[in-house]
Amino acid sequence: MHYNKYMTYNTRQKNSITELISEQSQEFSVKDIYNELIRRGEDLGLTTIYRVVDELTEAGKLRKNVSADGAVRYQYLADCNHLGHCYLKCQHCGRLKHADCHLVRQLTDHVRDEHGFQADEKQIIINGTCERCINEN
Amino acid sequence: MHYNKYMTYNTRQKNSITELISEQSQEFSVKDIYNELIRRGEDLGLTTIYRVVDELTEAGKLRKNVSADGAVRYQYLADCNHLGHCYLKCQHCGRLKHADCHLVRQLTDHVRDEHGFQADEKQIIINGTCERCINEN
DNA sequence: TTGAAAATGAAAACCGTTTTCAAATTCGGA
DNA sequence: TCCGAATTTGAAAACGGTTTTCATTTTCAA
Repeated sequence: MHYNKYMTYNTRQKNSITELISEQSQEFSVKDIYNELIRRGEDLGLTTIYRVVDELTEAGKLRKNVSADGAVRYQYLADCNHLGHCYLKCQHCGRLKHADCHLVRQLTDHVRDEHGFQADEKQIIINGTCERCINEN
Repeated sequence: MHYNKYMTYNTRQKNSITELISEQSQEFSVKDIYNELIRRGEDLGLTTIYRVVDELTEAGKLRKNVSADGAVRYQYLADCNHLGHCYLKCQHCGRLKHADCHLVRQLTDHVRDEHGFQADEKQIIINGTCERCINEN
């Protein structure tokens, strides 16, 4: 993870926070990160985590998700700059899967031609239930 | 608009609120409704609007949207219970269009078969820019 | 008309997030 | 290595939207 202009100096706190975040494969809240770092014996403030998370979101490293009940959670993102991409968001466990397929491309073309709507391919979200949660229930 | 079990009595306030809401073709906030009703000379409290909006959301009459900056807005919804349906959400003006096409159905089938993901067709959201906003800019 | 149930709304509480600001830290250059 | 300007930190206060509280008012069936 590299720092942008707002991340000029390296500090113990930033290193701990960014390291923990880059290990996350599921959505997490600011409080989750805080609690885990405190549990590990780190000494830092909630405010610092808010700042680092904002900067990583700004830099495109995190996706910010606000659910219907107002809870704010973040997802650590790999780079997905190509076309034909969408997100599959599981409403049970909160996992965000990336999926690529030509059908997404077809759909966005169609929506542009027939509905006059220019889709942002980084913002296509299909909500539902993931394989794991289907099997567990 | 009809009331559910939490809407036992008819009142002046509920009638004003539900009438104004059912006229809305765009996203609105609780504050928007409050301001407009006060402007029209109605006498009621913010709290009451929060309660009516919650109940209408519960009843499926409203979609609640929380944007990345935390702002909560609602959209009055027509019934859309059939398959092959998705929402086109304009990130400029906030309008939510409904679109129906067989490609949505194809995509959800594919996602189920190939990615093991069961999509909720009432929750497919394609973010982007609508025709009107494209032409205005 | 009456009264039990429901609804109202002002004020207080709530809670996640942002701002403030004095103190501590970082790190390039002397 | 030391200095000092720029940056970062975090406790506390402020903030703002939403929910809760609770005394009062309203509704409507009997």
